[in-house]
Amino acid sequence: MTDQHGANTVAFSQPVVPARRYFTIGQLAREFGLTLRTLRFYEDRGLISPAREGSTRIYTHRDRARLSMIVKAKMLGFTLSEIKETLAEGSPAGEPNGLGLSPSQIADQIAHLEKQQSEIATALAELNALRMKLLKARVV
Amino acid sequence: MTDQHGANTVAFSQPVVPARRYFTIGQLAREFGLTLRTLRFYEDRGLISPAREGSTRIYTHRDRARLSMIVKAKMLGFTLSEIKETLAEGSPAGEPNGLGLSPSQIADQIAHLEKQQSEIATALAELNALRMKLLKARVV
DNA sequence: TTGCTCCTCACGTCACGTGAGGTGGC
DNA sequence: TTGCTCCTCACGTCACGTGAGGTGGC
Repeated sequence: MTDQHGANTVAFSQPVVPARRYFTIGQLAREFGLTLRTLRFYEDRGLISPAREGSTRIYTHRDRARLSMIVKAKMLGFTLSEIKETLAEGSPAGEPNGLGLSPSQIADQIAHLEKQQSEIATALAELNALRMKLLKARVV
Repeated sequence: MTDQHGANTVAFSQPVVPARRYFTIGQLAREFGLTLRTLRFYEDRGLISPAREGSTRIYTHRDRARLSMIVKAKMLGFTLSEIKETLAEGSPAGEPNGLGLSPSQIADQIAHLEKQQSEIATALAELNALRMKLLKARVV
């Protein structure tokens, strides 16, 4: 993960370029653990709109920040259309508040996930009971 | 849930027909809380193959039993293709053992559901934290 | 004639996966 | 020439939802 070249040899050699002005699709895909197809799909769905250099996509730091919020919202279980709406309304100037989620959206999502959670818990209980039964049958 | 007609008036009137020899797609759909589309879809996927009377589907008690197993397996989180394979191998003569699940299938499914469970738990924890933050911000 | 149940296409949804076929620069 | 990254279609997957248009019997 560290620079393959000597770290201190060329300090201050390129102060013109802060860190990295733009990102390619491959760079962002690697960073966020997504596929190129996923990045292109999000663009098709209107979630990100990177600039173009010819036909090649060019992502800015703003695009990267947007993508970061998309990934976080996905981990919270929101759908892409919900995320799109949330990004459209909230964070007009980039709120420091994680995402631009409203209290009702959060409450709805909690209820939704809790329902899933209980369904999974029921299934797990039955599967464990079934496993026990098979183990006993095997022994006897 | 009880018979709308007098229960004792016509006892033994039709001993030839046990209860109901066949079922229509609508009857099974209502009984299992599925749509007609779902029943037809399962047939298209090769999970059930009801007989036909003209173009109308006719389900036997065996079809109904199969459907019951499909519904149970779905509740346990198995996919339709997994269910299809399980039904193809196991229960050749209708085992009393719930479904024809092998110990490894059960173990895999438990692992799968536990992974989902932990992802949901993580998401719920973050959402609750976020909700708390918003509530405090509202008060202050 | 209206109402109910049943039928067959067949496109839409969700979030991508997976080739196919082609380009540009080291 | 090979290898890597990037691109645009476009069909496939999963489990159905949702009309459209038509039939049969009370």
